[in-house]
Amino acid sequence: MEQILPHLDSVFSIDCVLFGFDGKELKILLIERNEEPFKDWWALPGNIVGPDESLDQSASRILYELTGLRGIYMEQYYAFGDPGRHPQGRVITLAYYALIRLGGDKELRPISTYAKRANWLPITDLPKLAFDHQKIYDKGLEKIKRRIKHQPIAFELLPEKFTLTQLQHVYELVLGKKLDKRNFRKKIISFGVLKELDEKQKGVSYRAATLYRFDKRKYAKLFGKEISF
Amino acid sequence: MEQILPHLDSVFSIDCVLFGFDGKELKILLIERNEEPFKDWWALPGNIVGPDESLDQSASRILYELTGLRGIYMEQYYAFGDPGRHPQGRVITLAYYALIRLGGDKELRPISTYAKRANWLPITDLPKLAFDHQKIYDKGLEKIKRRIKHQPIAFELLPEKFTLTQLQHVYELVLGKKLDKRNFRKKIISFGVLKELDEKQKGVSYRAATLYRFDKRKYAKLFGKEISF
DNA sequence: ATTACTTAGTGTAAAAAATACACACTATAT
DNA sequence: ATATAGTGTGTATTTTTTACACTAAGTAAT
Repeated sequence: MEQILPHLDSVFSIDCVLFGFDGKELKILLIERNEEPFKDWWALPGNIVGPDESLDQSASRILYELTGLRGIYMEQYYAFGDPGRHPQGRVITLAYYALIRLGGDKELRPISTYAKRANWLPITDLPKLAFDHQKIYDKGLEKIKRRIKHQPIAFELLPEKFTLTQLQHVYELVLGKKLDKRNFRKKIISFGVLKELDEKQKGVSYRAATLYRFDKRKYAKLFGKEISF
Repeated sequence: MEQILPHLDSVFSIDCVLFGFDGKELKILLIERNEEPFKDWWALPGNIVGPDESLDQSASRILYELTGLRGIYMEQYYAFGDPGRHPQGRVITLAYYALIRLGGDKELRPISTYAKRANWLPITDLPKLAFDHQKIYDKGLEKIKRRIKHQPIAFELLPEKFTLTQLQHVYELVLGKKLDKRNFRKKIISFGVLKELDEKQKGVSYRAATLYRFDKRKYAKLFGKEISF
């Protein structure tokens, strides 16, 4: 976010790559700018860090203002601060990513004046982005690719109850490659962090799959033992 | 680094955890502060980011001012910005780590006024640190622990020519645990990024070990294929 | 020159993990 | 009843990881 430029020596902002999964595609939330520079371009949502906010709080606020969502998994991953990255002066920005399950309809609230609109766009077909936001996005994707191999973050993109096929789908989208079904199931179940439910998937026109839930307690017990994909 | 506090809304600084290896111990460079707050406390070296510097440049400059060294491997790893982290106002700091082979004598130059002196202290016996620098250090150590498993950063801590025992020693110090000699050698050699030299270690009062060198070309060819410890 | 000392350097067997691979089952829709 | 679409399962092979102990080589002291 780069709209406000008070005359300070440097400005410190946060930009967010919000990854969303709707059951089919991996998307990110972009806003269409209504102000110069880069008017009418798509950009990552962001904002200036407030004087009494922590960095994490600031990121959560930005997310909340755009989507109305709270309690979302977010993580800081890199600071971008090249002197030339903003045409109007020095802006250092700290990038966060967030992982969001789409499909509820509470997402996307009225948004602030510097943006015309906000949209979830599939990562397979992104427009040109303002500023150095392409670089910021690239690094964000790289980060979650790495992290999903070692930390149980895939579940953040899924509803509380999900099927193994859905889970595999998330891994495939993030990693950008197909996985073997049997081996995937064997491995993910061997981690021992999934609870199989007595419930089946509903509303499908074929054999319904068993639902699972991520078991935070079991995961906590592993105590640092890392998952490894 | 937290000494200068012009009256801006927020100050953006860089703090560095400089890891050094002298062949025996893993150490970090700390400075003893000569100014309030935290006068006489040990702190991580740092400084304010200049208006026309990139972040990486700024980190390199700080390193250079303290040690006279250039061309050192440094990497940004986390931003700390809690509103309360600095008693005199808002200071957001970006942490870098660096990996340095000690033992040359060019290290440690005359240092700036806010510090009485600078010293390499073993990480096994660190004093209390100023500000939230313990937290910054902890996170830095965690980062290099993780990174040394996947990237060839251990070589940055060693002279150009080194023995396998020395290399193993670095891994053991960073990871904080003993490794099996035969398995270590098997694995590290199987990566195919070491070049065995015709030269032997000198000046030891026992059988001299073969020297190796990290082969950047071979590593470049692996092209993303990751090492895995 | 013998001996004591210290670190270098090496192989194998067993266990565990990763991979490749194909078909029968079940629910729904027509 | 039949077609359809996705669910769910096992095994054999290869690769990787682990555990483990002795001989070789050089230096220093006598």
